[in-house]
Order: sequence, then C-alpha cells, then structure tokens
Amino acid sequence: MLSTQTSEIRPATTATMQSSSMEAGRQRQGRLWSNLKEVCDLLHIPAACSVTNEELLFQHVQFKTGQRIHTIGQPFDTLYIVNSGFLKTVLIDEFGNEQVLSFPMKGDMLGVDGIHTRHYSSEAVALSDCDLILLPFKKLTALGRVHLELENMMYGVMSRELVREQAMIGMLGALSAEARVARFLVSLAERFAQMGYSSKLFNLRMTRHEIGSYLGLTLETVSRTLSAFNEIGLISVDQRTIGIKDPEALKTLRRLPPSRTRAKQLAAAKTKGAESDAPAQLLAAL
Amino acid sequence: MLSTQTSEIRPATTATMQSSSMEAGRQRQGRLWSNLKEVCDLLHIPAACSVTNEELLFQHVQFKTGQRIHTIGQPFDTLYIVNSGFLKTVLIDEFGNEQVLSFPMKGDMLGVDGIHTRHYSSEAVALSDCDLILLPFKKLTALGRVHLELENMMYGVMSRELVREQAMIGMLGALSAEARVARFLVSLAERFAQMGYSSKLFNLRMTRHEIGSYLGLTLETVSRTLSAFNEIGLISVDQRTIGIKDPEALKTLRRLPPSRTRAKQLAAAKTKGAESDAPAQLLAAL
DNA sequence: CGAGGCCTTGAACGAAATCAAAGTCAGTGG
DNA sequence: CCACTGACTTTGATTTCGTTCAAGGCCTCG
Repeated sequence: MLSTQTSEIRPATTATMQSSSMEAGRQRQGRLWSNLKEVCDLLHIPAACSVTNEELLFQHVQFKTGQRIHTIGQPFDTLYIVNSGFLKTVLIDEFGNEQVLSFPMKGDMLGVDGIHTRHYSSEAVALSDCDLILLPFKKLTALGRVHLELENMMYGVMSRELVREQAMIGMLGALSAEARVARFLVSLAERFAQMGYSSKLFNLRMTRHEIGSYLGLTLETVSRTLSAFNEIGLISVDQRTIGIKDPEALKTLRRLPPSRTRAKQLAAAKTKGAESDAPAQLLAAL
Repeated sequence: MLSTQTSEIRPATTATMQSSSMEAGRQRQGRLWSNLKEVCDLLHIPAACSVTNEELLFQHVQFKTGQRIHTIGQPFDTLYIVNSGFLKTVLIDEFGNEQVLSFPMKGDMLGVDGIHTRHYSSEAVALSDCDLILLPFKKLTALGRVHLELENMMYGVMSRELVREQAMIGMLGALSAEARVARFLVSLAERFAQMGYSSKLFNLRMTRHEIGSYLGLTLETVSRTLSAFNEIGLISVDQRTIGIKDPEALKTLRRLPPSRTRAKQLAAAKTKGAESDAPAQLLAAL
C-alpha cells in the first residue's frame, strides 16, 4: 500500500511527473518549497505572474497513508494544496458515522471550510502517502493584497469548490445509483487524465464503502453497479482496478427519468408483456 | 402573493425590522443605498468597522415575485446580498428539470458561484418581492484591499456557504426522508428566528415540489411526511402554514415512527415475534 | 362560477437497503 | 513457506422506503 501511491497503472508521463516535481520544489533542510508561480500552476490558475519571487516560498509537508491532515474542530490557520497523493475529506455525524465529502487529489485545496469559524468543520485523511503545500492563511491574505493573481486565485478556487459541491448536491438529489456511479467513474477518469495518468485504466484509491458514502449509496450497491457495468461492457472491474471501456455511455447514463421513460416502458410492457430487454434498460433512456 | 412577502405571521419584531431597514438604507434617486457597516451587519460579520465611510455606498435593487436575478451562463460581474424577501437558486439539467440548491433569505449572498468561470452557474429566482444589495465584484475586491473587514467578510461568507453545502451533502447522502424534512423545518425555524420572526409559526414560501427538489424527494413524499409529523404532534400543517410544536424531537429525529397503519399491518401479518415496541420506535433510535 | 395550480391521500411498484454467506487478498507470525 | 487473520469485495435473498400513478379536494384569481 505504501509503495503503490505513486505506482499508477500506466503512468503515462512518469518522466514528466518526476522532472516537474523536481522543478516544482527545491530541497531545503530536508523539505520542499514552492514559489507562487508553481502554486498557481498547480491550481490551474492562469497566473500572469510577473514576479517569480523566489523569496515568496511555501513549505511542503508529507503525510503517510492513514494520517490525518486536520480534524473536525481543530483551530484553523492554514490551507493546503495537494501536490501529490490521494485523500478523503469526511464529516463525522453524532454517532461516529463517516460521510465522505470529497476525494482531493493533485491541485485541490483543503481546509477552506475552516475560514468561517476559524475551526475546520471537516476531517482530511491521506489515502496514500501525500505531499501537501502549506498556505498559512494570514500570510496568504496579506500576500493577496500585493499579488493580485494570488487574491484572484483564492476567490477562484473557493468559487470552484462551491460549484463542485453544487453539482454534487444536484447529483445526490436527482440521479439514480447507476448514474451516480457512472459519473463518479467519469470524473475520476478526467482527473487522472488531467494529472497525466491514463484515463482508461486506473486503480481506485478508496474502498467500496467510501465510494458509497461519497455517493449516498451502500457498498453493496456500488459493488453491484460496478459488476453490472462490467457485464454490459462499459467498464472492466477487478477489485480496485478499473478499466474504462465506453466513456461516452458512462457520461450520458442518467436516471430512468421522471415521466417519459416510464411511459415508454409501460407502453412496451403493455403491448408485449414479456419482452424484457434488460441490457438496454440499463442504458440512459430518452 | 405580492402583498404577503413582508406580512409574516407573527412578525415578532415588526417595529424593529422597519426601523432598522430605515436605518439601513438612505433614499437617493428613488433607490436605496447601504454603507459598509450595514452590509457587514446584514451578513453577521463582526465588522470592527472604524471607517463608517458614507462615501462607500452600495446600491439596492428590487425584484418582484417570479423575477430572475441571474440565469445560468449569464456573464458574472456582481454579487448580491438579500436585504429582504425570499428566493430560490436552482440548477437546470439537460432536459429542463430544476434542482433547487438553496432558499436564500435575509443576510445570504448570491452569485458566488459565478466568480470562478465569470459566468453564473446557477439561476436565482425571487419567491417574493425582494430587496437586494448589489456588490460589483471588481469594486468589492478592490475595496477589500483597503478595508480589511470587507476582505475578511468575503472569505468568511464564501467559507460559510461552503460549509452549508457540505452539510447539505451530508444530509442528502445519509438521512431518511423524514429526517430531511425535519431538519429542513428546523433550519427554516432558526432562520426565521434570526430574522426576528416567530420560529414557531410561519408560512412556507415554496411549493412542495420545490421543497422536494431541495431535499432530493418527491412532492408526495414531502406532503406525506408533513402529514405524518402533524399526526404525531410534532408540527401543525395547513397548506403553507407550519406550526412547530416539538422542535427538539424534530432536531433529533432519525427514522420515522411506524405509522398506525403500518403497525396494524405488522400486527395482522405477524404473530410470531412479540417484540414490537412501537411507542419506543416513535423516537429516534441509536 | 370555472379553471388551473397546488396539496393530500391511497394503492402498487420498484430501486436500493438490509441481511447473510462466500470468496479474495495482504500482511503476520509460526 | 504456509496457514491464519482481518479487512475488503462479491453475490444472493428478502425487505423497506420512497416513487409512481391516480384521483379528488382546496384555494386563488380572472
């Protein structure tokens, strides 16, 4: 487990990754540091950063698999950017049940929920060995007043995160189990592609239970749905190894929608009464 | 409908509300304006605002019931704060179905989702006549660099919104229909209390359909759940008038009481196990 | 007074949860 | 090296909760 966090299946740009991470940090006293430009790049913020200020450095910190980055209620003072590795963020309800909120990976920001009350409202846990960049919040806002790209970055990243959560709410509120799992796979594939890994074949970092929690489903439903996708050829599944076979079908798979589909199905059922076209019904209707 | 947006049942602090809204705006050219302090107060941001700069004014705009504040894809340039009235924000999926994301009211900020892409990613609609304060985003960030309370306010409000959405995700992912409706009522009651209205008796501003969309349920389920709460004395319901009878029970409710019909069914169907402790099951278990 | 939205309630169905039992895999220690 | 352990996954059988379909009532407004 420890050794697999960087051993993606088909790390298409291993060389690139390594060299860029060499660029992206300079060793100092056994740790790594990044400058503003590198931080902006990581966040995909178009930083017309005239000042490649080498004095403006942000420290890295490493976490091992299973370690907690921050816990609920802990006093807030720093944000984190994921430089490498995989994590989960969770809420804990009044009886200890975890609700997974996100699976942050390279380029994501952690800790924003702590700004409001000055205490983190969620918990972040490393699912693999991780390298995070520390952004002390006070320092960050002060710098933001001088380097406008940075200020812009902050607002942009927070807004982006908000939009992401809105999409999540929409998904939980409106989509069927199959559609949720399908979209989850697609978004994972896209994230991997962005990071230079293969979007066709990858390992899940999280358990079925964590996926289920994230998607508002049970682990059995997740497992069954993956098996069903496998059977109809949309993906291949072997434990945590996922192969994406038909990304387009996954993207357009959605809930057996309100009235229209149902009408069709009823009509079909009434006219025939015996023709069960199971595979077809798994696909998006309309 | 138009005349009811300010006529809350039992407007406990009508006088206060009116006088404060007199304070909070000065008439100029037929419109209202607010200064920085008033904006901060509205957002419940502790603004140790030394500079009660009267030159620093933000314009109000009024919307009538049903009017759209912004639409999806529209270019973003301003944020809004709700000074009075009730709204909904929605996503529209690829076939026109609405997914309600929030019901903003006094003190809430709108439009934050537009910062990232410079286009609004949701739509906001007035559910009653509304008075909104305009915050041109460019102007706002520029001012934030001078007035640190304002900058702080921005980060704080965005973080608060993020936390709210996280709680929403947790709710949609983990709670039963009854628990969702119960929490919805509790949070509404709390919002009304904050605004100086009664938290015991109020009118819903939205249809069952909109509530259902917000909570990830059908309108029938919402209606049935409200009726069930009414029957067991947690609330009173008459169309859109809701009376909160037992706020504590609503807050802690997990899963629903087996209704008498269900109890009957169970009794009729089963004579085997005699361990049916229906009354105890009325309250949240675990 | 009639039309159209909105709300309530019932009956039947179905998607996902729950309960249960094997099967797989990684790590551990004899 | 291999058996043991415990966490994770798959699959099947059954149950339940929420949806869907349907019908009727209520309120507002023209």
